[in-house]
Amino acid sequence: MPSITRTAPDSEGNRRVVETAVYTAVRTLLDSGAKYTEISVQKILAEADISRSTFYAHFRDKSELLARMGRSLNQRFFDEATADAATIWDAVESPDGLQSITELLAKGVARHREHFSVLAAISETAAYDAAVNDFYTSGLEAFEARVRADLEKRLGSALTDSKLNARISAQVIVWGGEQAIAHHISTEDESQDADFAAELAAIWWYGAYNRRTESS
Amino acid sequence: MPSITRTAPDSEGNRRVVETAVYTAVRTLLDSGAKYTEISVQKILAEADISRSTFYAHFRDKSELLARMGRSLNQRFFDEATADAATIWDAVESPDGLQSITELLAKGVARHREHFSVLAAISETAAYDAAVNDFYTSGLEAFEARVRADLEKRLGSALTDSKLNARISAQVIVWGGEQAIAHHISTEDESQDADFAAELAAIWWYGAYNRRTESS
DNA sequence: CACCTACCGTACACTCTGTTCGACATAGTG
DNA sequence: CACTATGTCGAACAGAGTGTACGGTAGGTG
Repeated sequence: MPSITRTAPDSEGNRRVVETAVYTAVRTLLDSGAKYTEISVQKILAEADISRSTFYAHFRDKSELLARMGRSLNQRFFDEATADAATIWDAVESPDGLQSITELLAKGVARHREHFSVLAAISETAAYDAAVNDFYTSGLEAFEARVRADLEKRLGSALTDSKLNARISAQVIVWGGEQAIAHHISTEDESQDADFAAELAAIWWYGAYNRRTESS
Repeated sequence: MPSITRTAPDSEGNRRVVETAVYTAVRTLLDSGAKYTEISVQKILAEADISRSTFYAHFRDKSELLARMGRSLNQRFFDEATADAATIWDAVESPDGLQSITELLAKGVARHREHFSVLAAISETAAYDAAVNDFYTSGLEAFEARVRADLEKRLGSALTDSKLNARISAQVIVWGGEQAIAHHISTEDESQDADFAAELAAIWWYGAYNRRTESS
């Protein structure tokens, strides 16, 4: 038999054992203050206490590892977040959507803070790695579509400035908001979260969702 | 004489020759689509056609190179931008500051687009490199201070929602705005710049500078 | 017991980094 | 013109990290 680079583990169960060990190892390293870029595969191996060959049997490289980590995180974070969005966000057409958005952002910030080290690693790596960027981008694009749809609804009902450009506004809100949240968490204390959520919500609300121009 | 690691060039003139060669080499490589992280020192040497030892006589490493490149760019970009800000921004207390901000952003976006590859490299590298991050951060913090001061002025004159938190708003505006601009440029055509500037300006204006709450 | 699955450990080829140092080219000075 | 200082070149090297290859081994299963 020709030497086929060694097969990857196939049995559902055993797969999880190694991979979660790697995930927690990376989390530990990230939480200890290292940037993902600086963390070598060697350090991950040492921390997870597995061998080099085992690692490469499971992950193609460090990028795929991070992307997979992100995906596994999203299944109980992003999905959870979109669940919130579905319930709360719908109140967006109600008169005080501002409070809805504030609550939504407060939850979002809390979750973001909880997993901050991993999310920061993803955003950091997405800047130069195509695989991670694809993953990162697709997540935000989903939000963008949602925001845009809501803005268009409000435009249709004349609930905001008729000159508002829903597509561009949605981009500003989502991509700028993401960065604003990340920066807030990395520089401010948790005690500021409520104020931050309220302030960001107000900017979104009065700046786009419910924009009242001088003339109106 | 003991071998002191080889002195760095001292004469003003000759210094510039090598360094600008390196700068243009990096710019060429960035413009050709490569991410700064992926660009090895070797490639820079080849592109600039200088030797390894010469490079390290001028720059400590790739990070310092990028930070220096950024600084040299700022002397005729950031400074220029803050000059605009000084003249136009002051109109912020006038009734239609919205138009002032729109113009300011339009110029900012244009400049950002012109030097996009380098600015993207800086933001990309700042995410994991301390030296570049210091540089990147200090630039944005200057803007943040400016925005915050303006917001506080408007608060004092009761020109916006009395409940607005100037500190947090300034952070959202500057850090979120930076990301929004970067994302816009990397995904949208130049023809969209005017609409984008208007939309971002509107969000800033109605969301913070001139926020009108329901009750007022 | 024989077999298979999945991990271990070592070894290896390769790439990149940052340093060192002798050689050389050039320009200014006495 | 000879001397000297300056700055670049080129080659060599140690060290770190990456991804691959493959033989060996423990444990569960039929």
